[in-house]
Amino acid sequence: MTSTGSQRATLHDVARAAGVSVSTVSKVMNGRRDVGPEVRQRVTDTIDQLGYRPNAMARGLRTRRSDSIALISDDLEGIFTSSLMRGVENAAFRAHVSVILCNSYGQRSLEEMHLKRLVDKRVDGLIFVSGNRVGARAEPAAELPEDLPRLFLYEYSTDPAATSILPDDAGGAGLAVAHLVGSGYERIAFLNGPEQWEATADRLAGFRSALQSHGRHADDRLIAHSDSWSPEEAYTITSSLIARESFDAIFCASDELAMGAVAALRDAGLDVPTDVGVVGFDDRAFAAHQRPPLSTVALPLVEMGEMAGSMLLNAIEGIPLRSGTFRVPCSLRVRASSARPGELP
Amino acid sequence: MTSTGSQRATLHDVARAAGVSVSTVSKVMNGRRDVGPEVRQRVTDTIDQLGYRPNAMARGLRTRRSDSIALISDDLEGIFTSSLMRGVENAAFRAHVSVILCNSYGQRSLEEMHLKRLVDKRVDGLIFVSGNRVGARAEPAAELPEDLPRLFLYEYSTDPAATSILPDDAGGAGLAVAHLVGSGYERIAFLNGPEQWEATADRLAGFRSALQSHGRHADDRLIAHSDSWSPEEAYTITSSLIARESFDAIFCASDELAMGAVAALRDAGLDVPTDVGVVGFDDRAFAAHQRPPLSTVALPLVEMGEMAGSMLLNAIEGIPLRSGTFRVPCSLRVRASSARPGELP
DNA sequence: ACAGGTTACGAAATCGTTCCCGTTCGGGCA
DNA sequence: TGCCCGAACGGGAACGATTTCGTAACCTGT
Repeated sequence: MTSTGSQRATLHDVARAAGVSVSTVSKVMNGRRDVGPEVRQRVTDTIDQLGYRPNAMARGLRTRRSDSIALISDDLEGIFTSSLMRGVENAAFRAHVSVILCNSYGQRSLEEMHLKRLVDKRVDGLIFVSGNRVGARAEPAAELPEDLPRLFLYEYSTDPAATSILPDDAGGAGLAVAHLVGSGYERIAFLNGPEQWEATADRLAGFRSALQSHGRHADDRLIAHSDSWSPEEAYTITSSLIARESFDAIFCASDELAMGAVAALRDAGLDVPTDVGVVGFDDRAFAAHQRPPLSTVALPLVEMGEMAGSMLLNAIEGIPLRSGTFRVPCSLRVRASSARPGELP
Repeated sequence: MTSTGSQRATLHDVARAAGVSVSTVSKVMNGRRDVGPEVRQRVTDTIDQLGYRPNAMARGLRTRRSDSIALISDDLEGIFTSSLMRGVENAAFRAHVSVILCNSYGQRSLEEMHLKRLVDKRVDGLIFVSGNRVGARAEPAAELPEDLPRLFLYEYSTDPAATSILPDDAGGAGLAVAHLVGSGYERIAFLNGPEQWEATADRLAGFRSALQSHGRHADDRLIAHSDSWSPEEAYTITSSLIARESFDAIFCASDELAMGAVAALRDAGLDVPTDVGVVGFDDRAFAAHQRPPLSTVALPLVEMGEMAGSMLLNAIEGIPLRSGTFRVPCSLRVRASSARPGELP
């Protein structure tokens, strides 16, 4: 039952009502062994009789902890941001920590204002998330307390002392190659994305090494790259690739590129997946609704967020944050675009 | 310059360093008129000499305010959620208030746990956001302090005392109709969405009344509705509509439906926009990249979020929250799919 | 010179916890 | 019996701000 009074009950109120001291109630609340069973019972009874709930600000003032972390995003509306956020929120929720959301629009000045306020609020940790924005970043800002744990989520940092969490792009490309090889495709082309994205180099490397580990050599003539992520450019490039080379599968560094590639193949009279198998990357929402439904490498966004959250929370508990980049494995979503008929069991 | 000490400076430190009392420093920080110019100067000097920043928890303990609001979402990854969030964050940032993010997954129990913690944290207000989820909701939960301001963002509430913010769906439909009529289209069809969505009734009503206000009558045979938002179903329905009726424009209650409609028209040998003009709804990211680029009614998501934020913040400042539903006007994005050749100036 | 009114500043209570100690009490043990 | 020790509980000082109120000092007009 809730309290009858208009004001919320405090520790003092509970103490008086239970006929004990404030310290004792506090001990009960924090589960200390320092209090006898019958007193403990009486206190817990009056606690939920008065509907007592601790005041987090008073507690935080004393303990110098706010039980909250901040998520600072360059772009709240970025396509990957919300899933990353969900992961972080999950981890934080489990640990009874709340997440403060900040949008910096990629502007240093806004970020600094946010950081100032966050420090004032005594947040226990910081996560910087960009969601694969192009371009690295240096240390976020000065003025941050030395011991305030922080890490980078889907964001490349030049600082070797920083901790950052990234998808295993190379491994993801490997999954795609393994799948295509296993499905019986012989000559696999690769349509990569713009070079200024950090991920593209990794995906290319993963593509190459996976081919080699399957006993094939990567034919450079089958490797193309687009200067943008647009399906239109992918269409153009794929069309000329079709005219120039022969291949029976194409792995694209994004689902958008794959869309363009599929369109080009269709317009060239080639059937997907019978003539050419196609695998994309990212597992965007539309991938499943393409025709044919697009096989793709799914980014472990929620897992990355959860990992970031729990690593940060561990750091807050005292386990030091290991620096370096942590790669979270991607997974493969096999759909019709890479399902060669007759290859199914 | 920042402080040399390892610990952050407190009000007390500043007071001692400036040779004044704690109260005086506090007054300077809060811009009270109660302090003389030369003392004020000395205090401000030592403040930024020591790099003093107020402790938000101590302040909040005293003032009973946390300068933070909570955003409780049913679905963080919902297609509209991130833009709504951005709007809220904008408004909050301007007011020096931070936003706590909560994901309830639409589960009552999780929501209640969040609310408990938020009340403990003494958040100053609550925004419940669903992003056009189907189905209304009653009062969020008991146990919330009476005077804690709250409102519903893109969420329908059955409670007449509640405050909710919604897009002006009817008006948006009106914009589409006015545009199509103004572009010279004669017989305008309407492809509506599933009936259990609250918005669909409004969009239909807006469609009807707009037609009437342009001196046309809504032909019921030209009004169809799909049981899902899928382009596939839209394709089917549009195809049969083409076979059954004649029309030279079709307004669709979502961009996905419009995608299906465009595909059906094309497969029927009809050109968009020459033979049939198409206008969608929502202004999803892909709308601009369709061929032809899709005209659509844009939802005022960021504005809705900003409105929610500033209304809530006003409520926190004491201006009472007016109950009822507030409709934020949509806007029209005219693109090629509704540009009849020869109608341009 | 004196009543009355500003102005500028400080003392101290308060917000609601946590946590370090101190005290009391009862029992085990030589 | 005397001594020591652990268990159980309370006192009270922080934590770092805000805010009320008190009080000097100074002005102002007659």
